[in-house]
Amino acid sequence: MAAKVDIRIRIHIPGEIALGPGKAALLEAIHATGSISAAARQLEMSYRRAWQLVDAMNRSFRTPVVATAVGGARRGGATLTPLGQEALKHFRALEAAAMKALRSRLGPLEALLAEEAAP
Amino acid sequence: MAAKVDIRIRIHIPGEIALGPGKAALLEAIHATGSISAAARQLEMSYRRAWQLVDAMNRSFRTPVVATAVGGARRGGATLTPLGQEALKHFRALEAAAMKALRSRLGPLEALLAEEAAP
DNA sequence: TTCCGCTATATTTTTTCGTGCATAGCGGAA
DNA sequence: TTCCGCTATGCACGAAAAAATATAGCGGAA
Repeated sequence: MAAKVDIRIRIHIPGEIALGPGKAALLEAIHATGSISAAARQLEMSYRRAWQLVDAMNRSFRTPVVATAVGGARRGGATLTPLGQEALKHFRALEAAAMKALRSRLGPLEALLAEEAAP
Repeated sequence: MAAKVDIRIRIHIPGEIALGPGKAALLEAIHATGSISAAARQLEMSYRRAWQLVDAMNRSFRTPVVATAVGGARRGGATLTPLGQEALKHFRALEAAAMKALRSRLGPLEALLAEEAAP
């Protein structure tokens, strides 16, 4: 069946989206690459945008989720704080739980859908 | 606790989002008001946009979800087809199932969040 | 027979969002 | 001591999305 369910979970706090699919992906990329700029390149977004997202996340949690260090090779860079790793882990768990809850209930809706969008 | 989880479920078919939160709300408004334009006013969106969403939905399902009739008072208007009512019902059920799966697992993440976005 | 509310669609304007570019400082490596 | 990659931040431009505006026909009601 061609229909595909896409769940998007977002954690809101007043005035900001604390965590969502894009920010979670960014956290993973930072964890994998060790810097905001490398993560931005990996996700094909501007450094500016990646930095803004990190900034928003750091302001949304009790303590920062990403720790940064200025300076040259090996010194500068960014890493996930323990709290950042926790937040990411819980977020992914929420996504998985939601997906699991949906898979079995999807059939009836899928049966109503067209194979593709009509012209 | 100030943190609020916002789940967004979207049903995709190739080339289009068949059904999502916005479109579900529009279907409900059409059901309640009996016309696309009244539904648009209720949701504070332009008629154009509402019509486009209806058009996209009708092209995404096997048969239309909204039936329309041109013409003046009492003659013109829009109603949900039986398939449209079915689709809406199933979609709301999916949302409820996802929310139920999440509520109990939300605590750990909420504990990490700030009360509001820092300046 | 004039009017109103509705569907239906094209065209233009505005808004929104992100990228791109520029600047500035830091600190290890060559 | 020059260079490079990184953090950090401001600002102008452009593309894409949304809204506003315009047009056209339908059909019941006043």
